[in-house]
Amino acid sequence: MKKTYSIKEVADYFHLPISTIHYYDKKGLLPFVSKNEAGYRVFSESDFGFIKTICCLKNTGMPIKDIRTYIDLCMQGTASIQQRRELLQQHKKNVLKQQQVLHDNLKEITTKIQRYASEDSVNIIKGQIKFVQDEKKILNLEDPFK
Amino acid sequence: MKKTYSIKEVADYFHLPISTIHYYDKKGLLPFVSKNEAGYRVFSESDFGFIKTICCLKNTGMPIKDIRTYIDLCMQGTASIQQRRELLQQHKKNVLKQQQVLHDNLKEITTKIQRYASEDSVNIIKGQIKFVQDEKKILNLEDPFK
DNA sequence: TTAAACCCTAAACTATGGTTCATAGCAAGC
DNA sequence: GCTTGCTATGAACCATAGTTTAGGGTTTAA
Repeated sequence: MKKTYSIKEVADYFHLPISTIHYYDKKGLLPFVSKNEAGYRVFSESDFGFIKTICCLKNTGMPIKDIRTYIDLCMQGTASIQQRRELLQQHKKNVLKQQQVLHDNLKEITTKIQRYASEDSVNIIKGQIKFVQDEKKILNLEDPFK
Repeated sequence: MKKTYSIKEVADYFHLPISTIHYYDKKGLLPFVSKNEAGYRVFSESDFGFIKTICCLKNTGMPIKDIRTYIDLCMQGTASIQQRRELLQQHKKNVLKQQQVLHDNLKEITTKIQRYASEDSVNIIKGQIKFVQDEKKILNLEDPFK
């Protein structure tokens, strides 16, 4: 027997506050959700699929506006397949760029941590401070290390 | 001969608007930057190192407040090495989590793109739509595909 | 049958990370 | 000396993504 779900069940499942689901609905992200006679939202299994996609796009940094565009395309049926593909391909490029940025900057962070964790961290940092102080002195600028 | 740099030169170098540098300064991220008699900010080479770090933390999603904490620790000299390491180690965990999230969701996006790009995309999508429509019908809910 | 738990909307509010504007002081070239 | 361009500050403004509040219906279980 097919079941329906309340907003609370959906919220718990996706670890989203109910208020966020309200917000997404207001922003047009949930046009597929029905309401009962009392005006309560009624979610079906297939709605979970859509919402999972919404979370996927949100988790990869797509703005609400663009998610809405994608969902709107989905509701237009097969005619929008091409556009959906283009939208996701562009988004995939963005995600790959994000990965690159994270990767590159993670290296720097790791390097710094290693410096701080090294045996000789105090001397390394002292050296850095001295470098800054010498440079500032030569340029007649304030010593930022008081 | 050591050189100094104007805010515009720094902005161009880091691809940041001048207004953002003002904003960062106001938020306490640039305590190491001096000013000349006219009140103009004067940047030295070593300031570029600090700003590079700020960008690195910003690019990996660290909030301004936490970047400020880190910079403040840096200005305290060698006494704060332990705290700096802990702060960066925690941040590194966050970055790794972000990478995980991007990785997992990218897989889903790629799958969808492949579906849309497939020979048989129209039939696949038709099948999905039919599944939704059947389910909604059984549950006596509106058909979201008009 | 009534309290507790749940759901609704609209509107106001919040947080974050800036950007823009108004006003004005400095600097460089002609 | 004057215009153009760079810089400064403070305050107002903006976009994004929600969260909270107020006021009011609904459902359920004892």
